[in-house]
Amino acid sequence: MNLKELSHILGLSQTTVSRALNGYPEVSEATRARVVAAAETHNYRPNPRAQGLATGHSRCIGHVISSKHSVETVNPIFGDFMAGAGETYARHGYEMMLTRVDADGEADAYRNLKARGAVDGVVVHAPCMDDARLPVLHEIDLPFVVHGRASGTNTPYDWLDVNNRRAFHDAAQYLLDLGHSRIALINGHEDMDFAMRRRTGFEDAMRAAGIDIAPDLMVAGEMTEGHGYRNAQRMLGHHAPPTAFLVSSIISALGVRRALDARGLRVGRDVSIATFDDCISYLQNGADTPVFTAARSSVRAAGACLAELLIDRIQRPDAPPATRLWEAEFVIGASTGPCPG
Amino acid sequence: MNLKELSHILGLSQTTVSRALNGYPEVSEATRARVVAAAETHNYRPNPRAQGLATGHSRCIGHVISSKHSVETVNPIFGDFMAGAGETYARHGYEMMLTRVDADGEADAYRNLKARGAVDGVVVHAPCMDDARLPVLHEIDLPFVVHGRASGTNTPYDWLDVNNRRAFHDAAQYLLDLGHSRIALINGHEDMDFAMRRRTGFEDAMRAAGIDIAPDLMVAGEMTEGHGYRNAQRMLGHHAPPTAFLVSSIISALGVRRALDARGLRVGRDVSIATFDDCISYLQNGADTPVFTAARSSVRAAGACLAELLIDRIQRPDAPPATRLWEAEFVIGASTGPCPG
DNA sequence: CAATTTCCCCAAAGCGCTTTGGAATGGCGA
DNA sequence: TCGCCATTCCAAAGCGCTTTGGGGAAATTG
Repeated sequence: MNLKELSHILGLSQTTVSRALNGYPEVSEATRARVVAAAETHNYRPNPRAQGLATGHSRCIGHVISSKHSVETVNPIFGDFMAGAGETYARHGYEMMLTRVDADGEADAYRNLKARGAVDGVVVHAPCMDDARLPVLHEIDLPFVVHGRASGTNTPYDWLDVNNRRAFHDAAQYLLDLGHSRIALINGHEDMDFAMRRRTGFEDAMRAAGIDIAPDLMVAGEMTEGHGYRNAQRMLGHHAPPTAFLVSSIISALGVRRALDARGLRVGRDVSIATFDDCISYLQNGADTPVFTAARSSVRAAGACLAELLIDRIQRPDAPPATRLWEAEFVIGASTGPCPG
Repeated sequence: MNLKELSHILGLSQTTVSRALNGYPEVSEATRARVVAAAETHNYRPNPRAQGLATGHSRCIGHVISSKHSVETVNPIFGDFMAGAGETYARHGYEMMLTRVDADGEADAYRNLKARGAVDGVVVHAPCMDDARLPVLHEIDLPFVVHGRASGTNTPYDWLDVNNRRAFHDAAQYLLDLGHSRIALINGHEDMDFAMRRRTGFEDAMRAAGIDIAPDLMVAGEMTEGHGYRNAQRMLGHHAPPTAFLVSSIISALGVRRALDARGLRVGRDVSIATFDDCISYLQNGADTPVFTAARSSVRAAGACLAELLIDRIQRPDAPPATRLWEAEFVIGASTGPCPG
């Protein structure tokens, strides 16, 4: 069923039917009702490609997923982020389109999406410092929002970020207050902006407490379970092992816990763990009695909010830049305790 | 830059340029080369909507993600599946489009996609018994492939599945051979086909060994970490607690491990855990020395293969149905040991 | 040499929608 | 009765591509 057929059935022109369906004022309410009813009974759906051709936009949002750090590893927060964003998109009548590219292929992917008019806007994931993608997006004039921030970029843009510096500062402070001084940092790749900010927060707290951080108690890498396990194992083998871990992801925190178990160390008594918790749906950190002491912020909510920001941006390209800085919620769980000894 | 402009620059007709670019034989190799070069230098990309309008297909694959069992929970294997599928799509020049719908909205979503001609085919996730989606897809004649199988459906269709029955039979057998008899099953939602098959495999092995399964040692639910933890905790409180757990997901297995830790039980010595392992990228189960004894099968590879099957189906709608039954690889890790006592 | 055949190329008609620029129709006051 | 607005609708021109149905020139054949 297409417009032509429908308008023929109704004995109206395509113009009128189209206008009736799209809420234009040039058509009387009586005919509009008639048209809407007919569209319903005949199960008419406008063809999005034809619509897009005529209007020039696609009602589609792009997400470019790159395998920058590792071809194999998928970001564990990806699913929840998309779930949050997806609902917002759906509510506003947008689709979402995924593109997977190899490392460094992102800029090209954006140019491609733009040249083909495939999407109306994109979400930029995991920005790094002086992120090369933002200038490209500005240059080609493709609306975008950033999940996080990119230090070093001076042209303004829309973003939503968690106050990572403060979150890690406060978490470190909490551990310090418990008497810990040998605190290890297990971070994400530090070319990513948020990881850098977390490290800064950690270092600030340590410095303020007058504590030198042993360089080999700070590590960065892909935030997998294995990353947490291997590095915790290594650090625990030190002559002066850490008494507390500050971890950038609950996934890696699980690995740290495994390393403690393997050495017969009791979490929260012998060694403490604090972590960032993105509220990944299948790894709930107990709402009532949290397993991990954590700075938490829902990545799903972030997805939903960024989607909203992007749609705003698309609809009003000249609006002033929108930014959101969310504070993480600090929850005290069973994984931390006073420094033993 | 569009076709008209490009053909004007070249002094050729749109027809010829289009044909040159799409590899039709009616154009000489000399002009083809000239056209291709010009397209390259002028950064010409055909507009996919116009292309789709003209050809009638979208070069886009749909994935409908429903929140059937829980609005909040995202399937942890989702990211890896999409990564695998996405690469195949990209290689064949397809995009992927996600649609999130509420429970029971899937059939409507498919009708919608079809009516709008938004996608050329879809991947059906998590089929259940007598799955209502398959008849709908047949009826509206939208190409599809199924990740798993749907018992009770008699019309043939394309699918890829792991031999879940055998995987769980063999895993249970392995535990039985170690002397365990009180083995608990922590399964996924049993309205999903694969969960039913796993349960059957488990029950078959137990029955063959002449062992009655205590009903309260079998549980099904959303495969989160908390699901594993809560149920293991409960079961371990029994008067006759299980000495081994057979778990449907490595995520839930993590929860079971946490429950053991909480009770001071040593994994692999006091209590054994065997699990299904989808090879989730951020939760690698140690390639060399696996943490968990597991039946493993890469969900990422499954995504890649299903994408391939779907593209085949789209290109040759009348080809005989393609099916793939993969055997899981059984790996012995540190989480299992002889039954104590 | 004329008659085909082959090789390249083109004009124009869609694909299904939106939107511009009118054109009827009817109600109203003068 | 006529003229003038509003109101309501329509024909037709795109949007950027593919594809049908030729057509002219060069190459081949009898």
